[in-house]
Amino acid sequence: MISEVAGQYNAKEVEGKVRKFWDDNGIYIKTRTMRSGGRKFFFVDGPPYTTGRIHLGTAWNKIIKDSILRFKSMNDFVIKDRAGWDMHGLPIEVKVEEHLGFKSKKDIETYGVDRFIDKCKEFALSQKDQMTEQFRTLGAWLNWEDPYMTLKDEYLEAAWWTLKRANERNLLERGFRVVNWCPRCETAIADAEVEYWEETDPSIYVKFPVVGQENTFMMIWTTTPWTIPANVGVAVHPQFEYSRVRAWKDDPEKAEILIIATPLVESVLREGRYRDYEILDRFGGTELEGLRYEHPLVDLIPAQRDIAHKIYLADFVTAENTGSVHIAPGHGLEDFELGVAEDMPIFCPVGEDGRYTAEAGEKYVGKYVRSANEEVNSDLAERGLLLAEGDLVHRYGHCWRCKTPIIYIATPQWFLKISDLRNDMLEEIARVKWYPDWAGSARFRDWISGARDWCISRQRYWGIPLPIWICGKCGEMEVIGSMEELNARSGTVVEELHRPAVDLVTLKCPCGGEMRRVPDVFDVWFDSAVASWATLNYPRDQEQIKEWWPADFITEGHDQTRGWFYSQLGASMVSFGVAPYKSVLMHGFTLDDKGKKMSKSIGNVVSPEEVVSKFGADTLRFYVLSSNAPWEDIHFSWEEMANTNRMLNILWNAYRFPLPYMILDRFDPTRTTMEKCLENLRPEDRWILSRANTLAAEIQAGMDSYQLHRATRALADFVLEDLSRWYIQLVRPRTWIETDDPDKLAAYATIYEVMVTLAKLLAPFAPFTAETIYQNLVRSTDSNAPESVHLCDWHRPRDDFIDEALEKEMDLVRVVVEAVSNARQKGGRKLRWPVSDVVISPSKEIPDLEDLLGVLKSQTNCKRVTVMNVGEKPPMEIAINPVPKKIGPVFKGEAQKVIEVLKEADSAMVRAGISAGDCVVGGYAISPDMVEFLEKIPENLVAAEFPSGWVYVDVTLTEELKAEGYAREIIRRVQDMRKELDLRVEEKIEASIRVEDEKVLKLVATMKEHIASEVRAKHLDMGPTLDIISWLENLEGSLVKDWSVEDVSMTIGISRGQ
RNA sequence: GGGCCCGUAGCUUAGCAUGGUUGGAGCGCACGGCUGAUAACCGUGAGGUCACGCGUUCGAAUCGCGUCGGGCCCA
Repeated sequence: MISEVAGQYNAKEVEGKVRKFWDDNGIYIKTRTMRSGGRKFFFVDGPPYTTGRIHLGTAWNKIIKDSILRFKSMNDFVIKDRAGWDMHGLPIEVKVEEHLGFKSKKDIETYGVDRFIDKCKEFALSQKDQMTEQFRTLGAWLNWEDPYMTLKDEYLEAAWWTLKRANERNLLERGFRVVNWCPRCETAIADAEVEYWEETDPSIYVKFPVVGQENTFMMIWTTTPWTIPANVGVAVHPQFEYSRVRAWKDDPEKAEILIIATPLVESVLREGRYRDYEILDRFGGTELEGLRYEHPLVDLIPAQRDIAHKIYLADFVTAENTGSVHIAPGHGLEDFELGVAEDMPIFCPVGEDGRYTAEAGEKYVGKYVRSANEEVNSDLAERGLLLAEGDLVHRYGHCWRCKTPIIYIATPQWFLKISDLRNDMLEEIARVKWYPDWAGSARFRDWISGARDWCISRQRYWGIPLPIWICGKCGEMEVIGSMEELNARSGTVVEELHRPAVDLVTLKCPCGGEMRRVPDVFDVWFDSAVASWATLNYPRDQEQIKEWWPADFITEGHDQTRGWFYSQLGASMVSFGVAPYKSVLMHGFTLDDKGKKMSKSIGNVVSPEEVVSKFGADTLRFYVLSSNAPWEDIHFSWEEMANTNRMLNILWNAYRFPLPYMILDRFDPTRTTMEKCLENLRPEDRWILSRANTLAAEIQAGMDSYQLHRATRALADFVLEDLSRWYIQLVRPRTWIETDDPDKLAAYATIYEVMVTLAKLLAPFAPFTAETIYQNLVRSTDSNAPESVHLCDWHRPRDDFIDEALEKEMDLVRVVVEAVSNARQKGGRKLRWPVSDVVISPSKEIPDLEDLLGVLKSQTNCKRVTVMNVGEKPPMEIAINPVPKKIGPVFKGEAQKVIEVLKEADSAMVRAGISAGDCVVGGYAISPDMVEFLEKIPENLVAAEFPSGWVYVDVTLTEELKAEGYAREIIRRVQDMRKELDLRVEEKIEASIRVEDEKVLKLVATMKEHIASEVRAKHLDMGPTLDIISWLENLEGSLVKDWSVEDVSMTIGISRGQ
């Protein structure tokens, strides 16, 4: 049996019950197993990093995924949906270090790498568990029982296998490169891990003495004085013009000769506070090539003595500062590239801890570079080589985890030669379907076009160890692809593949030497890069990949363009030579209501838990899905969240409204089926059925193009506009019919059909609410029905129910009803009071309203509706408007009188006279130009416009209409009192009504039976005195109230029938 | 500094690829109405430099260029 539902929508209660129902009955597993014969849909979850707390963006991400997967499942797809967790890397190391109070890598070594790794693992696993709970609260259905985890041995093997493939394909390379380096974490960090913000740094102009030209200097500028000790060259632009300038301060005799880009001469000299100057000569940058200079601190840094310092040409030089760039190939990316191309020595006298090494000379050794800036500056100044010194605020990179300013140093690292694959990648992504299109065709394309080799090594602990072993004797290298291979090759058995266990494994080199693993671990981005095959347990499991790979669909935020979309593509190109996904939906970010990014420091962060506790998961889900196109950023708004909640509440009210009547009438949907009621459907029933099926088609279309906002907005519109605002209003009187009327049953069957359909359409988006409705309406009446709405098939639009013409007609009815309501308001006639006539006067062709005249009449509360032909109007009154300008000159002094007379005259007669050419009014001969005739709407009519015409409402009250009006006023008040007494819908009452006004009493008396039946009164008495009520006063369960109805006072008394 | 995206009422937004009669909604506000969905529901009204500027065009929210603001990414 269907149960009655009391009270407003209570998300907490609904969701709690549903979650328990799902858990107790294993509904999720059933959805995934029941479709085993269906088409395959391989979804790869972009693994969130195990931070312990989800935020609104990750919530949105999983909600999108869940809605799509639920939809796909209902459409008979068998789905692969392992949830994923990204669990390695520096963020967790840093957290554990903080927890243990560590300051540097040495602390870790002292503590013990094995213990440290255990802590990291423990930490990651507990964070994962916490987050799983949070995602589950949202109703996100992924395979949480068996997620892929980047810290599992089988996962590590997927990464190992991939690297082995890279090596086989000659795409793995060891190289000395300049990398972003965190001197605290003592590791290379990826470009993506560099966070930029403003930092104040020194800004210095330095004079490099030119060899063999006395008192002549190359001018350079830098914000990193600490890199000067590593300087080996200067770059100038081949197309710029440079000047040799003779400049002096006080004494022209003590002038110096400086080489500066011509347009920058004045600004540089201003920096150096020179008083005057003369230009000696000008020349192109190419003429400077090869010019030699002396390192400014050569006396302090012995290693610099053996380096030949020269001028080089480079296109990256900009016309800023001095127009010449100081080149330290050990400390800059461009510097390094130029250095390699020009065969400069790659001099990097800075260690991994960010301190100068012995190569920097006795004075600097052991000093932390960023703190050495001042010392370098003063050393330059002492030698008279510091032209100017100041401060500059600019954006500088920092380690994303520990916030330490990064430095660039040249170190040996391992690289994947992605740049070799650039063109193949471009070809592959063109084959991928992108939503929106520009995510692939513009954004991702641009990114790949600039693809550089990928530095995959990190000098850390908590990560996938690089499976590279190198012979200490001959330098031979070997890449191991799996645990099994390692055991076989080494003759030992490793317990797990993490450090430090794997570090202890040595291999025998064919040369007889011992091979040891390189100490590095993988860049954590490499972990998730192999997710699409690691989630299938490849290479351990050789079967699944054949069945499923590549992924049918992935979706992540737009930051993943250069992140996971890219890393996966790169790894897949290396391994398989094709893209690992067929379609990608790029979604946006969740920003605050002003469009600013949510951040702890601004204090504008909204957490998913907060939203769920206020409004529930379904509201959050529906909100994030409907508020924007998925690829746009959400400007989070509490107001809109409340609005979405309101929509669900209205849906809830619409759902529960008919239940008491259905229960009362023992409505059984398995017996009174839709098909049996077809003949008794009213046009409005056919209309709502048509709308529901049109809606199903709209949602389908939205989902097919991943326009989740279109799907959900169509749903909300249907609920608010069609169902609540319209159909429920139309159907109400029918639920009040007492007998077993086929018309009532047709209404029940229709509501039932619509609500069940709606539950299915809602299931992917608001799964809890949909389930609740479904359980009550379907499962409680039909034990053969699928156990859960999520086990149902998607509702295919029924063509036999869709009637476009009828939908158009109803659209018209609704705008006409609106217009009538507008007219009533103008005419001061409220809806309870019937009107005799509504006239529709279209200004263009409109649909035939024949079918829906009944609806129109009931909703406008009128007795008769007349539809006129296009352009036709009800007869208008004609008003005369005298034209003084014409009357004056003819009648002079009598003009005023003529005007008066005309105003009083019968307009029809005047008009007849004018058209007959002989018009005399009050003795005055009136010519046609003296009067204008204006159309005037008759007093009894009120007009209002609708988009294709006008409606005219006759608001004249007759005795019959008044009687009906008063009757409705009384009925409404009695109903109000029934409610106050908390009577059940079907309970009978005794009622007495005292109406003092004799005239009104007479009118109302004519409606006595009607009133009695509407309020379910066994007896109804009416009269002018209080006697009629008094017997009720002391009766138990009675209520007596005074009312004023349109200024007529009444007393109404009711009591429970005996 | 570069690439991509976004900027429409107080708030959230439709319309923009195929330019064309007064730019639609919802929330909020004011007024009114309905009511056995009742702490719900409906109507009317006020509220818009379509971020700004220039251009293309008979005509621009819509197309182009530039500026400003926001987001992601890069330097």
